[in-house]
Amino acid sequence: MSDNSKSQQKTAEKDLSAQIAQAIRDAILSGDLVADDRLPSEAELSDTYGVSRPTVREALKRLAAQSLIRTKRGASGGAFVHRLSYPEAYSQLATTATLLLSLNEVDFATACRARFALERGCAPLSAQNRDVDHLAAMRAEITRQSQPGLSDEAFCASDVAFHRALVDGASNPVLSWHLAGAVEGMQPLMNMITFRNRDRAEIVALHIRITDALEARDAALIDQLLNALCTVTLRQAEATESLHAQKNSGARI
Amino acid sequence: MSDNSKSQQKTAEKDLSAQIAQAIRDAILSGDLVADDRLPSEAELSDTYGVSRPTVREALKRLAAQSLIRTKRGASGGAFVHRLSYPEAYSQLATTATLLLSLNEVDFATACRARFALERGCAPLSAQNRDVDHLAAMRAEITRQSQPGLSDEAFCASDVAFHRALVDGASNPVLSWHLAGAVEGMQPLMNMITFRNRDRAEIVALHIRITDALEARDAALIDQLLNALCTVTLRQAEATESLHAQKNSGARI
DNA sequence: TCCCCATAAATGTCAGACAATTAAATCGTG
DNA sequence: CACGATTTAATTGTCTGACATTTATGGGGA
Repeated sequence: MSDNSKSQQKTAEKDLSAQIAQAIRDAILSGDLVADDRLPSEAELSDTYGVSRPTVREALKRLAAQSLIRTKRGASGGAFVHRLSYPEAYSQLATTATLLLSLNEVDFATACRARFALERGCAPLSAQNRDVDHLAAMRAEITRQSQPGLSDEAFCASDVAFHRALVDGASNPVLSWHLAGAVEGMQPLMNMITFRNRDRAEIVALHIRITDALEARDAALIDQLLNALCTVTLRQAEATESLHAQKNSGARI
Repeated sequence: MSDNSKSQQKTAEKDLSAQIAQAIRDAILSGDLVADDRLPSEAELSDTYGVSRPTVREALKRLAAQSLIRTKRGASGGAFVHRLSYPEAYSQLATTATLLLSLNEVDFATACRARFALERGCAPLSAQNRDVDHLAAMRAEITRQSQPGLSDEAFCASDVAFHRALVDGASNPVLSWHLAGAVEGMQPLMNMITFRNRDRAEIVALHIRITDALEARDAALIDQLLNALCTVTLRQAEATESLHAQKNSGARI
């Protein structure tokens, strides 16, 4: 099933631009090149590797797509090792997560359980480190969610913001990064769910209790409430799915 | 809109290849293009977007670097929307995580706490869904870790395999993906730690207790033991760090 | 002194050509 | 007619050379 694939044993079988990109990538990840270091110019690289400039450029574009480098035009310009910012890392993660879920037939339940499992892992740290600002942000989102006539999309966005504030309470940027990616990645799946008023009320009620539990720093209760929220969300998804199933019989290939 | 040559701050007038890559990326992520769909040939794309073939190629290389497409040469070849496999997604995540940690001065403690927080989130699901195979894999790694004379690197590798089996017990590939990336990303930081024999024994003892708790499906105990393991690891890192600090004061090559 | 402009260096873009690869069509032979 | 070998066409991979655009730098004149 998950053996070591033999597709990586020879480095000479791929494109030249892929090989060059890999060489530079290794240099960056191993620490030979550090942030803000300037790479040789395209002309120098093409000379070094014995390839033409377009080939070097393709390699550099590969690296740029992974946010490993950034380029600047003009004199004293060139390619520089890029210090990956959290927003960029978050965007990368979200893209990969979205792709993984949408192109791999990952069902909503699996993604949802994973997301809540990760979030429950944050709960103890969040209970310990949360600030009043996090509580305020969560309560603000609760107010927004309670407004009638809110579109499903806006409700989902506010829901994301609420949980994001909860996770940020852990004061661990690495944790926030993982969770943000997980949540963002399943957003396309999430947007297919319709929340009726009664369901929204149930969710908001849980949000209120979660916020109160966070204020009381009661990690166990938060864990329990997040579990309940997961169950509610799964039930919602199931209801929406059966609704779609009974309405149309074949809309996906 | 007549001449918008200077009012380009909103649309982010980047490189042509970046714009084209973004357009195709949006088409893929939005579902307009699904897995195994064939993109137009480079010649057709260059005609469609009104740019030259090298520019189109740079755009395609950007997408290939993100594993959104794969290319095949020859007749009936071309660029195809790629179905991202879990190993590839895991590799992408690991690259981003490594970059994020190494170039952003994320200290070991933060990364370590994040990793164990995520893993503790998996514990309940793992206790529920674990199979005998997972237990067997974990016990096999424990045996390996107990061998004397094991290098630090090999010990770390076995430790990773142990925790991977634990997480896989949740039977949730999305969860496994996140954890694998988190663990792999902090591997460079982890490899700087030296484990003395006494510390290894302590870790192995915890591993044994965790495995037993998993067999008994005692999620609460697993949670507690993982917490202890996190504490031990943090203490180890601190000890190693102070050792390095007292040994050399400047040079590090 | 300060502003303007020429210069140089670097990336961005284009055009055309050839090489390499691969599937499919064609052809020749039994 | 059947089947294998060969040719053909389509497509990506690579090279060469050129020009356009951007930007820091330095020099010259009011």
